[in-house]
Amino acid sequence: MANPSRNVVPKSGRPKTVTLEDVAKHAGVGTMTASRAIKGTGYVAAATKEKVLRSADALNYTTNFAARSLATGKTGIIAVMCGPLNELHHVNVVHLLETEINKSGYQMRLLHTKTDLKEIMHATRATSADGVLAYGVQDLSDEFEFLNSKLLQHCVFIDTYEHPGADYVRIDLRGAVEEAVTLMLSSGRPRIAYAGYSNGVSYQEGSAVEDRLITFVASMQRAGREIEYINAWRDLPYTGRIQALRRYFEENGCPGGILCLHDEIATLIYRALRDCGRRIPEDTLLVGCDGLPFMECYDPPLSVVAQPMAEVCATAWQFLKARMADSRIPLQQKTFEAPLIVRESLNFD
DNA sequence: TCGTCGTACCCGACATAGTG
DNA sequence: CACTATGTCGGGTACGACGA
Repeated sequence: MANPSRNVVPKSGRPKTVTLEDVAKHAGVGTMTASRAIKGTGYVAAATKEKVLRSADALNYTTNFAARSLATGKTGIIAVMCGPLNELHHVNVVHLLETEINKSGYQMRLLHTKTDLKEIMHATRATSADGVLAYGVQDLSDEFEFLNSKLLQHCVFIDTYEHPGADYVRIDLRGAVEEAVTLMLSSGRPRIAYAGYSNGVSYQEGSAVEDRLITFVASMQRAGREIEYINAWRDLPYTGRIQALRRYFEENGCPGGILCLHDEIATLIYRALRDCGRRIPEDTLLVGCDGLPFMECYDPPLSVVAQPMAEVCATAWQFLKARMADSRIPLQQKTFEAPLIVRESLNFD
């Protein structure tokens, strides 16, 4: 009994596309044979395959991915979640992830940052993603286990925070931050400050994103030094941030060392310090975090705490691929120790 | 037995026909 | 008009038939 849907007159107004069935008819084979020939899977005689491919070429046939995803339940789409793209470290991670994802023949779909797992679930379902790579969506692990069973897509977290019940790739910057602070202390810098995007009290709450700050505070306290916190004014435009930082330095003087939450903050401070006539690194040693590629272009170069982000992103993608292939495999969790990179031309002896 | 190929049916969202 | 049932879209899978 033939499927009645097979002998359907196309709806008026809808453009007639070349389907697999058209190719099969043209080649004189069944649709399944045409499918196997085009996909290159299963048993198809070489001559038959050649015939099908010639027909597909003659009819200008391309696979309908919507139909394929309907049949397989796979879309070939990977959702990437990260923070706002007006922050460069997010752009860098998105670029690295997209490179990895595309190499494997998948497409990336970018989702806006959500801090609520339920929203991730809704968003990923709406985009029909096969899997999710979530960068810097800390504070979600508590609800993750509860919601994991309802999460249709597989998810790998990329974070500075551990997600105990989930696959994750963690970046541990604490050792590098401690080393950077030690470096600044040993070089005899009178004032050493931390620059971040909050009001300076978040470290007291053990905020995950600011583990750099927690480490900074601990290192400074051990050395008996005072904590100075500089707000980089996340909500202002770039010029406004630079002006605000310049005002801060004019009113309070410039610290001899500044550890920055991100490279982006380091560039803003670099500019504000230069405007104030400070030399870097002679007068102020600047330390950024992220290891963004463009930081190498600064002259004189900044001292940078570099995250091995390319390797982190590649590992996260490998984890997700393994999870998509077999959801029953044990949890995949890896921590990367970020090294402190000191530019060769830095000389503060 | 193995290589090759075909039929029936499925997937999910939306459109459309049928019924009260 | 509101609601329900069925059709539609295209490609993949399960299963089985066929011939050498």
